[in-house]
Amino acid sequence: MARTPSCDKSGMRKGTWTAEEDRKLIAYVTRYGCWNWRQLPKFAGLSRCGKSCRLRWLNYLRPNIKRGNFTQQEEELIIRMHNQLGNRWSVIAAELPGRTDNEVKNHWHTSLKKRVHQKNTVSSEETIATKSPASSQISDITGPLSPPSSSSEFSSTAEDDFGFLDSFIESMDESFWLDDLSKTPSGIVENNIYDTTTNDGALVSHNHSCTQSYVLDKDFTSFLDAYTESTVDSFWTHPYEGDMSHVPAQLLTPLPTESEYFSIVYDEDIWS
DNA sequence: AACGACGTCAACCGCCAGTAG
DNA sequence: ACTACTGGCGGTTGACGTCGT
Repeated sequence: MARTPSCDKSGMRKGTWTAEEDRKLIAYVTRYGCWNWRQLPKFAGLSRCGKSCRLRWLNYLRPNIKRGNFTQQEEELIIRMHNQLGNRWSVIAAELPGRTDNEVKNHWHTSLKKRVHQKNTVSSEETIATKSPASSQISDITGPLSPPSSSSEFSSTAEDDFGFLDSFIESMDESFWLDDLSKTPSGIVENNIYDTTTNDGALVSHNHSCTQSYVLDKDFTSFLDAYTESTVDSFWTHPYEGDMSHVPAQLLTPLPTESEYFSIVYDEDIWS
């Protein structure tokens, strides 16, 4: 399912993201935003390229990501919009709150494309058999697009206050990230099978063959949902432009070397 | 049980547009 | 006008799971 971790020529990690990498990325982006994806990995302590971090965040880690099977309504909308727009996955995904362009694209290629093709085939065969100008199946699914969703899926206030988030992060202990199944409310882990032998909380199997989720995803998502209701629109979707005065100067400029970076990031004193 | 074919989907790659200098 | 850089997008890959024989 996921790619085996490896490194490229420059030493950047490739392949599947680990729980530890996710933790670092979430912790950094929730605290400082994504002000520059290319520079971000250095400050977040990740041996990943910026593109990889951006993709991981946008497709799997950011708040309000909807997981699980597509509903019939979602599928109908995808088919209808694809008929009108073609492979404009980002535009289509924008009409489906919580779905990513990658997810929509995958679902189209693995499921919907065949279904539409079969419908069309049946339709054309019926047309030939009856010699009547039956409307195509495509026309059945072609209709006016739903109204565009709001420009941002996040509600907004003018407040740009990290206090709530900071206190939450500080209150987290290791169990938040590393909890094992035995401590997790059954509602959260429903349908999931975790490798409790490693005690790292990593989801190793799933009845929808969905990997790369963690036991406490829902907890964290709920928290972030609440957080985004009290912060600015641009926080999640645009380069961070807010007040950076609270960020230790060592983390802003000039860029530290890798070894310098690690000593900075894990020196808790600079945050006080 | 073993094996190959097929399905799924996370992640990578290359290209492009926008922007700053 | 040109170059370098960045984020965004769509196409594609490939590891792993499932199914059928």
